[in-house]
Amino acid sequence: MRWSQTFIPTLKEAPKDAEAVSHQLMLRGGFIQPLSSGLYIYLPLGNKVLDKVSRVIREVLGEYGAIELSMPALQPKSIWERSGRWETMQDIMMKIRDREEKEFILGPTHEEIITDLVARRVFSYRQLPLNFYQIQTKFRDELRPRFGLVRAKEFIMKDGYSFDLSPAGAEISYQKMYEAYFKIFHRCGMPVEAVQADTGAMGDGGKSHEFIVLTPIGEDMVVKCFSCGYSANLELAERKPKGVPEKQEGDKSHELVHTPNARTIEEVSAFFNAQVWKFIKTLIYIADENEKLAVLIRGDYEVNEIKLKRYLKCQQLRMATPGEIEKATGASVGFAGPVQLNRACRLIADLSLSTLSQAITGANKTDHHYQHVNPGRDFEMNEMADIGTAMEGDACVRCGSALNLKRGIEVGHVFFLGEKYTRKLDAKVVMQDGNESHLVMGCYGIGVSRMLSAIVESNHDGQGIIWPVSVSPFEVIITPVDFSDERTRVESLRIYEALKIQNVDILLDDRDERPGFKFKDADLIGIPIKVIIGKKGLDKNIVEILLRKDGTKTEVPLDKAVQTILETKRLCLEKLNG
RNA sequence: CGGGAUGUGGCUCAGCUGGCUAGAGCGCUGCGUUCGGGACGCAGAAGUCGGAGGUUCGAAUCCUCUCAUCCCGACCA
Repeated sequence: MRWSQTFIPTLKEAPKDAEAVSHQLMLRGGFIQPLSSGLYIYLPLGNKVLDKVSRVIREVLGEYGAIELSMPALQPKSIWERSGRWETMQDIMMKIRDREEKEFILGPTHEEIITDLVARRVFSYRQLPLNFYQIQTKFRDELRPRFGLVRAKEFIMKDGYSFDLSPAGAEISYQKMYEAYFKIFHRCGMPVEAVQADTGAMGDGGKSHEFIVLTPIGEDMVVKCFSCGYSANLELAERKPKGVPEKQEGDKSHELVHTPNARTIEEVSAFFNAQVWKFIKTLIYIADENEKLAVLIRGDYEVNEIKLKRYLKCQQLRMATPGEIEKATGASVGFAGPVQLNRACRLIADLSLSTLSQAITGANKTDHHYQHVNPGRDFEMNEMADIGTAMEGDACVRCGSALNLKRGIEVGHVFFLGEKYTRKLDAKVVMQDGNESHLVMGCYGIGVSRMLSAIVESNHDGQGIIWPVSVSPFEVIITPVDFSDERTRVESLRIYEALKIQNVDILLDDRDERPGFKFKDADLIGIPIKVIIGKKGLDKNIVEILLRKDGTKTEVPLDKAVQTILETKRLCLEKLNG
C-alpha cells in the first residue's frame, strides 16, 4: 500500500479527551475516530489491526478444532426469558422494538443462541464434542464507557462455546481453550496471565479464569503472589489478613461509651482517637430475601460481597435497608455491633477479627459504642470465614508470602458452564445407551477490539506505538528520504514491489514530505520494521533497516535488501510464536 | 446514578474583574526557498465562543437551565 493512497489521519497532539496512552496513540495514529461516547469508527489502520488479531485467533482456534460461525446481533427477547437471563442481564442489554412492538435486544453475548442451535440440530452423541466460535460485534449498555476501546458500548468480541457429553469431556475442552488462549495472546505480543475469576452472570460459580494484561489503566484488580504464583481476581482472591500493627493492651472488660452522632468509622475513630483497625465493622445483609446476617470485619478491611456470597452459597445478597437494620439491632444505622446481636441474626466474622482484642464496636444502641470488646469473650464467633477484600501486604493462603495488587485489562475469559444453559434451553442428545443426556458447556471470550488497547498499552514508547509484527497494520514501512529523487524512487519502488510479491504487508511512504516528518509518522503508527532509502545510502549502495522496537540499525547492500527484510520479518514472527 | 472537570476554527490552547472587526501555535490552500528526525517566508481559507433563556446600552466573559465529553466512584463479560 502506498501512503498517499490510503487514509492515515495522524495528529501531532492528542485530543484532550483521551487520557489513556493507548487511547491517545490510537487517536493520534489515525486508527480510530470517536463517534459518540463508547462508539468508534475503525479507520483503515485500526481495521487492519482488528483483522490481524482476528487472523491470529482463527489460526490458533483452527489448530484446536474450533469451528467458526456467525449469529445475529439482533435477538428476540423471548430466548433470553427462556434462559432466565432476561432478569439477570437486563440492565446491560440494549433493547429495541420493531414496528410491531415486538421486543428485541442487541446481543451482549450469544450463549442462548448457540445453545438453541445445538438443541435444534444436534441429536446424537456421535456428533460431539463440538466447539463453535464467532467473531462479531456485540453491544452492552455500559454505564460508563472508558479508555477508548477498553470499554465501549459496541465492541468486537470472539466468543466460543464448547459442548461435551460429560463434565470430564467439558474439562478437556476447557483446558484446550485455556492453552489456546496463551498461544493467541503471546502471538499478539501480549504478556498475559491467567487468574482465577468469578463467573458473574455467565455461569453458576463454577471454574473460570480471566486472562489479564497488567497495565495501570486496567479496570480489574489482580491479586498476585510472586513467590508461589497464586493469582486471582480481587473479586475472589483468598488471603490471610495481616495482624494488627500494635500490641494489644490489657484485658479490660467491655464498656459502654456515649458517642453522639459518630456513625462512620472516620467519625468514631476521631472520637476515640484510635486507628481504624481497632474497630469491628458490623454490616447487616439479607441473603436470598429470607436470612438476616451480621457480617463482622476489622475496620481496615472491606467486605467482599462476592466471597461472602460464595461462602453462603446463596443466589442473592444485598445490604439491609435502614429500616431492617434498626429492626435487627434496635439502634439507628451506624451503631450496629456484635455484642448480643446473635439473638437477632446469624453472625459471620471475617478472619481479620482473629488477632483483634480490646476493639471498639457499635453497641446496638443509638449514639453508643462499646470499647474493650474481645471477640469470643464478649460475643460468640462460631462462624469465621475469609470474606474480606484482599489488600496489598496480606499473606498468601498457600505460601504465606505477601500478596501484591495489580491493575490489568481483561482480554479473555474462560468459563466452565456445566448444564446451566443446556438444561434451560433443552440441549440434549441420545447417548450410546439410548438414554437422553444434557450437554455440558463451556464458553470462551476474547475482547478483540479491547485487545488493541491492551496491545498498545504494553507496546509503546515516547514516539508512539510499537506493534508486534503479527498484528501490525503493516509489517514493513519504506521511507524514501526524498521520493522526488529519481534514484531513490526507483529503488524504493523496486524493493516495494519485490516485497509485495513475497507477501510482505508493506507500506510505502510516497508522500512529498520532509524526511523528519515521515520518520515521526512512521514511529507514531508503529510499524515494526523500517526501511530507509536515501541518496546518502544509495551512494554507498546500501539501504538501512531499522527495528522500531529498539532502534537497531542494519545497513545492507541494495541487492541484499529484500532478502534481509524477509529474514528480519521471519525472526520477529518467530519470537512471538516461541 | 453520585462526585469532579472541561466545552472558543480540524487539533492544542489564550482571551473570561463585561467594551469596538474573537486571537495564537499546529493543521489546511496557493506561491517561493528548503529537504537524513514533525523547516522557513509571504499570501489566504476557516469560528452559530456547545445550546436555550435571562441580566445589561453592550455578553465568549455575569446568572439560570440544558446538552455533550472526559476522570473518580457505583455497576459490569
